[in-house]
Amino acid sequence: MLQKPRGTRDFLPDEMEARRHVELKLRDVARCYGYREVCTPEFEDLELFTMRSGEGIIEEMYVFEDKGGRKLALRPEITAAVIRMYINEAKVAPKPLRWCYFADCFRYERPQKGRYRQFWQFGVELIGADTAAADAETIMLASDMLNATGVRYELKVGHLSFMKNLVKDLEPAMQRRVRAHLDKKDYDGLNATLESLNRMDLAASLTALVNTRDLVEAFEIAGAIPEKERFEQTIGSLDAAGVKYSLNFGIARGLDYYTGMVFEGFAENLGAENQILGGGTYRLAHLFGGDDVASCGFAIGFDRVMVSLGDIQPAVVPVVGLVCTIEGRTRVLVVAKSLRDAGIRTEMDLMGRGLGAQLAHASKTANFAIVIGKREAESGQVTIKNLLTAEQKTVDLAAAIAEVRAFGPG
RNA sequence: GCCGGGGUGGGGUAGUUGGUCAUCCUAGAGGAUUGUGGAUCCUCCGACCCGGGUUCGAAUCUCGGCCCCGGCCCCA
Repeated sequence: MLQKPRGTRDFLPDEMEARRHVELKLRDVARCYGYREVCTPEFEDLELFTMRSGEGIIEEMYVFEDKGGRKLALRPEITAAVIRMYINEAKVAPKPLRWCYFADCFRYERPQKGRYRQFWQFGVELIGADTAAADAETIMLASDMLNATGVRYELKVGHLSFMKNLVKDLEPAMQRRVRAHLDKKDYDGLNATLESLNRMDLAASLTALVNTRDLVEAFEIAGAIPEKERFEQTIGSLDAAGVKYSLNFGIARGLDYYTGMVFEGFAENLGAENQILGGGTYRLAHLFGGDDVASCGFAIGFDRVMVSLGDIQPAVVPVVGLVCTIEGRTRVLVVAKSLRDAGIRTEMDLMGRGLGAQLAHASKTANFAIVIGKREAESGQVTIKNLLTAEQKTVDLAAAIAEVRAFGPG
C-alpha cells in the first residue's frame, strides 16, 4: 500500500472542521485589526530564500529544478515571499500595509511532535510603519489571536539591541556564537568562548541580561542603546493595553534580519517543539532590490496550536436525513431541494435501503429524519422526527424547515 | 544526520521458547424486519509495513529499507 510522504498528514472531516474552526478565529481577529489576506506562490526561486538566510538552508528545504532548469524551492516560510510581493506589486500602496496569510510551508526536517514537513502558518506583516505604536500593535494582535484560539501559552518580548550592545566589540562571527550560546542557555559554552577571546569581563553582564525580567535592570546592564525610548514606549503600550507577557532579552530569533524588538510564544503543554509564535521587527526589502522598508510581523505555528488545543468539540449543526418509501421517491427530491435551498444540510438514501434501514442510518448521521412515504406524498405534508427525542409529527414542509432551523446547541 | 521505542483488517487489539484456518472488540455492507432508528441475533467484508536471509515451515529469528512516536541537532 502506498504511504503518504514522510512528515505529511491526512486530515479527515472531523479534524478539518476543527482546523477550520480555529482558523476562522484567527482570521476574524486579524480582520478586526485591518489585516487583509494575500497569497503568494507555493514555490519560489531558490534564491529568494538563500538571499535571506544563506546557502545553509538548502539542506532544510525541498529544492528542485523545473523542466526549464530553474532552481526552485517549496516555501519554508512566507515572510520573504510577502516582502518580494510587496516590492513587485505594492511599493506605492499607502502605508502602512497590513497583510496576513494562512498557508502551508515545507521544511525537510526530521518529524517529531509538533513538527511536520508540511505545516501551516498563520502570519501577518505590517509593512512601512517604523514606530513603537506599530511594534506594540503587532504584539497586541499576536496576543489577541492566540487568546482567541483558547491555547494556553506564554508570550516573551525582547529586543536584540541589548545583547548586541554588550557584544558590539566582538567580531560578527563571535557575536553570533555568543548569542547562540545564550539562546540555548549554554553557559559552559559561553564561558569557553569568552575565555578564548579573553573577554571574561562580559560573562557576568551577559548572563545577568538573559536572566533579568525587568526593563530598568536590563537598561542598567546593557548600557545606552539607541532604541531605548522606543522600546520603553512599546512596553508602556503593552502594559496599558493589558497584554500579558514577560520580558526576555535572551531571545535571539535565529537569523540576522530582525532589527530590534522580537517576541515569541510558547504553548504550555507541548514537548520539545513548543514554540507556537515568533516575530519581530525586520528589514528585508533591500535584499530583494527594493527601497528598504521597516516591517514588523509574526507567524503562528498553526499545527502546534492544534496539537496544544487537543480535541475540540465539533459545532452542533442541524442535519436532516430524508427517508422515503417507493411512493415518496419523486416528492423526496422536491423536498430535498427545498431544504437545501433553505441552507439546511440534507442527505437522502442512495443505497436503495428499506425504510427501517434508512432511519437507522439517519440516526447515526443526522439530528432529524424527514419521512416521505405514500401518506406524505398524497397529503403534501412531511413527517419530521427528532432523532434525539424520538418525537414525531406530520406538518407542512415550511413548519418542518422552521423546526430544523430552530435546532442548535443547548 | 544521530539515539531510543514501535509497525497485525478502516480504528483498537490477542498471538513473538518458529508449527492447524491468525484472536477479540469496533466500524462498514447485507439479513431476521417493504411505514419508523439506537437493542439482540446471524452472514459477509477486511490485516501480519516492504524486501532479502535462515528454516521442512517465519507475524514470531536475522539483515536492510520505509513509515510512525519520543528525544538530539536545527528551527529562517
